[in-house]
Amino acid sequence: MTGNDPVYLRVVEELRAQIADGTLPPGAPIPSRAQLTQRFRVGETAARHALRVLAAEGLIIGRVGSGHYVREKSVLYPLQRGRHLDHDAPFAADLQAGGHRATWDWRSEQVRAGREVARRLRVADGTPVVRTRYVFRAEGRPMQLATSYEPAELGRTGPLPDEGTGARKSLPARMSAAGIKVTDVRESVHTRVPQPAESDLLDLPTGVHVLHIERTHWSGDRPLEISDIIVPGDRFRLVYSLPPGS
Amino acid sequence: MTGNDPVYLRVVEELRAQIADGTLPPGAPIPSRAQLTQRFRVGETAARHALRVLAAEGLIIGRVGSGHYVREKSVLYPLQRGRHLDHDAPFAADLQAGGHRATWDWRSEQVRAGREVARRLRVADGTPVVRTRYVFRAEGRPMQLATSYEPAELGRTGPLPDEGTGARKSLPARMSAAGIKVTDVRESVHTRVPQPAESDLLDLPTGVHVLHIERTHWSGDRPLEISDIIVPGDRFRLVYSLPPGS
DNA sequence: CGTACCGCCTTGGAGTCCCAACTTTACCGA
DNA sequence: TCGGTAAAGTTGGGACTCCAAGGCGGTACG
Repeated sequence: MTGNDPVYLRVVEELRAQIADGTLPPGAPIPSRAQLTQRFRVGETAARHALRVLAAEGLIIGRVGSGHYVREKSVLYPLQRGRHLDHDAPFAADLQAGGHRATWDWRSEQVRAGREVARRLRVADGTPVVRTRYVFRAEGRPMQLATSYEPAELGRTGPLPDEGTGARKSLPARMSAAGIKVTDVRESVHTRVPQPAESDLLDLPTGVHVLHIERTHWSGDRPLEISDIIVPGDRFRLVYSLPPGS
Repeated sequence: MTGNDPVYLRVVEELRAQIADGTLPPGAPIPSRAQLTQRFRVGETAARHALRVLAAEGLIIGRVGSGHYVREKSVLYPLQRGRHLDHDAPFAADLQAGGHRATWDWRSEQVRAGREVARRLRVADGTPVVRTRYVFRAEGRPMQLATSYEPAELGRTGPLPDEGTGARKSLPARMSAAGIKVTDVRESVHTRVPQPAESDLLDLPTGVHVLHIERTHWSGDRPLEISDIIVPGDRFRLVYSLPPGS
């Protein structure tokens, strides 16, 4: 079994074990490529490949010019679901509850719905929609991206958002002002590789996936708003409660 | 910006674009290493690196001896939360609802709680617990792993599970028989790189992350059972409903 | 007609070199 | 003591090369 494994796996397993048992504690430097080739008597390719695998697993991080280091195991911020979430700041409350100051900026503009957006909002292709993009920051780092779409028709029930003040009312508030009741909020969550733009904005190391939360605010069977919420998979966990049944 | 990028990125972006716009439809063969080196006039390293990146992103899959192919975009099975889930077959119902026949096998044994299990069950290290491991299959593929732990003390309120029949009663049923009421079920979800054993059992291609669902059945502030549910991140999405608020 | 086999191609593992960009450190001079 | 600089070490991109294992198609043989 472990006789004719690829050589680089030997290195990976050895280092992984040392990280697991604390021989290499968080922050500790990993032997360099040159050192690994000597100690394990393997070629540079194997040493390099081993480091790349461990980096992809999120166990170590490489710094150009300096070395590879054991990654501090990042705290997984809870993303509490199952209670109402502030429309304009989906996770700000969570972060602030954790003692962090969260800030965000956002920008709205009117665009025409593409295929996907039209399908999810159940409107025709090309229907005017208001798109709002949010970037959330906490601890000085970008933590979350969000993009929401609502039919421009509905957006008009309130004033178009004003970037300066951030004073736009939340969607449920605006809807209820217009006599529309939000009857359900549904979310669909999956994990995927970040798109280049997302890696950029969230400052993601390679190998980190994102949690993609697709949220829909419903009024009966009519979608009022859809949101795509993107968070780094290595910094957040979803937490929710299920009603116990028989 | 796009002037002095790494060479391999040019190849990655070109191929990614062709996959996105349908020039390379799902199942289509990707040019081989040799062909890429010629067409893009790059070295083999760059061609190889580009293919590895695309494979890690889950866009293509490599088959030894045959070639690289555009991956069929996998259906994301919904994992419905927010209603009661059958203890012994967490997701079987979901899969069957989708028209798939789900099967599973499981095995129970009594072990002593390690640090993590003890912490989560709020018992002392070394406390006897019943560990049950499940492997779920659907469409002939392993789809889900689950491991549950309950204090042996509680497990004794019902007969120890019998692998042959699968006739063990669900946890809530056994608990209510013992006069204990499940008051809450909480889950915490995060995404991470699969452990080697998980990759193996779930037959995961490299680059695919898993969704790790940690579930706790509570009776007041006393944990009755903890479960770790592992599903491939590229085949499932979590779906749930939030109660709309003000 | 069916099957076994051979040769070509492809992936993935591995080794060796080279180089640019960057960090860290040590040293030297003011 | 302090600041600047140079040297050494490290990552990440890249080019070549060799090889084993495995898929695939065509051919030849029974």
